[in-house]
Amino acid sequence: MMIPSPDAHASVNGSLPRQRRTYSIGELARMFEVTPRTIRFYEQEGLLAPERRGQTRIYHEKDRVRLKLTLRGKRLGFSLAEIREVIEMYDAMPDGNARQLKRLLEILADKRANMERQLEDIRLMQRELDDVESRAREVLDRLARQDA
Amino acid sequence: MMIPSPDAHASVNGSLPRQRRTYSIGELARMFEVTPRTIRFYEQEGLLAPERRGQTRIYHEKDRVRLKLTLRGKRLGFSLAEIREVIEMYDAMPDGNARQLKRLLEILADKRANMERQLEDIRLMQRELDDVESRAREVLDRLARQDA
DNA sequence: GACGACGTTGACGTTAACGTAAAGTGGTTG
DNA sequence: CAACCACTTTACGTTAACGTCAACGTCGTC
Repeated sequence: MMIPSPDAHASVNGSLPRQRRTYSIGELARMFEVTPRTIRFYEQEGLLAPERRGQTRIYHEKDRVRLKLTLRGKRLGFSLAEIREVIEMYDAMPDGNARQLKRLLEILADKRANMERQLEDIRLMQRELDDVESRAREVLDRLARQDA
Repeated sequence: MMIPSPDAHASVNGSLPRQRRTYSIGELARMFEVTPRTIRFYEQEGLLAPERRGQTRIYHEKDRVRLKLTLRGKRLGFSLAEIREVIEMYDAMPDGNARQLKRLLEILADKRANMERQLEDIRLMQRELDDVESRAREVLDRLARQDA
């Protein structure tokens, strides 16, 4: 029998359990509850660019953060293409020309507007849920009293 | 020439412009900026069930509200199947049995949790946007001063 | 009575975001 | 060394949510 150990391919720095620097694809997949396939797909789509040690991919903090942001973006309904656009512009920022930067600001304003609408949608949806729930509880109460 | 008038198939109750009761598919489509195809698809998926006058569909307030809720749900990342599930349960509520109602409450709690996570995601995303934006503005400023 | 705008069904096409299967590599473990 | 993972690439399959096109009916209008 074996003590459940980290992946064979994971960085092995047993003396420094905090401050881990690298991750295997499987580790990352479990951390974010996605499949390795998904992570490779994101790379193929230009959202990640992990280091390579031979054949295998090595993910650093930067990659982990990117994946986190990507998944957050997805939960908010952004397409991978949109997310990539922002990432690319962000990376190109230091030496970006004015036109590129202004375009980036435009995109950001757009996303921001999207966020605002989503906030409103959520508020409205929460009211709907409240409403439906209270009605459901009413009916349940009636049923309970009928039984009694 | 013609004064832009409502659809030929729209309900014609010229003397009561407020309190309109019915809509054509085209009207609804324009109101919500979707195509008629989309609306027919939603019907096919069990999200709408408009009245029929002969061949053509007649939409009432109830249908309009459903469409509105459906689109809102979509913006929040729900699948049409999920939305339909809630709608069906809601319709079946008055004479629903206890098991069904409890299931409905479960689903609602689930949606609620989803909303909460989305709220958090939005907050985080907004901070990211703030961050990226301020960096972009910095770079732009530097460029401007260089030119001067 | 032809025309154009709007409506209908039916069928096939498309895109995004992965899933899945096959076939191979490389390290460790009993 | 054989078995067993975890990882790799390649390629084809799948699902949701419509788009698109054809072929047709039905108004109101010129």
